[in-house]
Amino acid sequence: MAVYALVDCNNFYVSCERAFNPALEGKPVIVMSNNDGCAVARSAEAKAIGVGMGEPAFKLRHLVDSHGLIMLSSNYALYGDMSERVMSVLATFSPGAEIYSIDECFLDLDGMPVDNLTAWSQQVRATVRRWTGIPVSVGIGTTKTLAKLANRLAKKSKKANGVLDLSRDARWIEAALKQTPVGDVWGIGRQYAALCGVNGIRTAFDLTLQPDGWIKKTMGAVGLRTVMELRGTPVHTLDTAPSDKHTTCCSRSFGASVTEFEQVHDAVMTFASRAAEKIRGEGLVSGAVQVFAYTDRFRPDQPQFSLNSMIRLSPPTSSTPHIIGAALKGLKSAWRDGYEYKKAGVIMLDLVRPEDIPRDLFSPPPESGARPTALMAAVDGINGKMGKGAVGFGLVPDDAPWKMRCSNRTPSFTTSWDDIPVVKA
DNA sequence: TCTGGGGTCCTAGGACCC
DNA sequence: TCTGGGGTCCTAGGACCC
Repeated sequence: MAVYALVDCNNFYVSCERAFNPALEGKPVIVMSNNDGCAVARSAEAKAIGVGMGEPAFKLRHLVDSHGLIMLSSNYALYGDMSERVMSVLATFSPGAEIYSIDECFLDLDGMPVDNLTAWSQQVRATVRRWTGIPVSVGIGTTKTLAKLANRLAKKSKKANGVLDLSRDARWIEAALKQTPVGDVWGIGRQYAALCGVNGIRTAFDLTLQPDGWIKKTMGAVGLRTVMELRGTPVHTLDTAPSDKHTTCCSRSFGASVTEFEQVHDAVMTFASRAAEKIRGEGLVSGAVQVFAYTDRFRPDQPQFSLNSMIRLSPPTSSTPHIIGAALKGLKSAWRDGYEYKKAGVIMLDLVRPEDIPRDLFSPPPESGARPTALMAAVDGINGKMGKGAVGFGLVPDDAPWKMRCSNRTPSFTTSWDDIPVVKA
């Protein structure tokens, strides 16, 4: 029988910040999205004073004075590094581990020589906490969806103390399903939750009682798989070797909206350059680049416009100048004056390993464009040694108006020599 | 003044072919 | 009079996830 654990870090970004700044313990703390736009992680104390997930930062400023809310800019270098540490600890507990997101990991517990999974899970929690400083919760179930559901309840219940094992007792599973609002099920988002509500389906348990035909019709094949998993039939297996990405994207909202072509041009050039670095880092080449830019959707009083353009890359490449050239060509062809642009981005499509490029009689040999050139290798090498942006193509001024706002970022404690904390005697 | 970024999968519909 | 149908490929859009 399949048994899965889902280990999920509590309030992960806030917990990372607390690991290096214990003064944040016990206080309402949030971490904001890029551009300091909205709350993406909240401490328990912040949730308690009513801070919602995704709530815009400007609506929260008053809580700084009234409740001592601490609002931090996001520090992805720190979170990425802390995530690797947590995952490497978890890997010591089970040979089968799937890193599902920056703060979640599925473990395969099938055939583990453990008779008390709750006690074992408490040991996992204690070890991760001691070795990394990050608090985690553990949910266990016979399907991934049930493990997710167990994890959510493990976090909510004081009695559970961070661990809930739903793998043994059918009555517990039923009780858990009845306690879970249908919208909190993994795979049931806003739209499907609303559809369920209209049809009188309130809990996960209600959902398991619906006929397959109705589920398939209203929530598609994906929805049906979710319900099968809720009923205890495993559909999703552990994926320990994630396959290569098919697309990758580099996009940002601008710190301030811009109207001039030159500004959007510079932003697109920067994003294209980063996107190229990213795919080289994963050993991939791209067969097409898509560029987009659009106006501020939160300003209905302003004229709205969205531009979008795709340029094929033949042969597929990861070379920065080729990719920048294509992205700018796309931007030029779709550009329209007279709008306040608020966001732009570059998407790399049709990613493949160079050796897997489909070839025909007329394809040039792969060496001529598919592999990173010596120049690209040198650029990446220098940036690896000297720091990001030491050398590059089309570098733009730091004070460009479209650049991100980020007023309250903590140091990169674990990934930058200059930022390593110093212990004072 | 101020609302994130990066992914996946599925489905419907159109173009095209025989 | 009678006006096919099945397959494939591609794209756009919509749902979901963290």
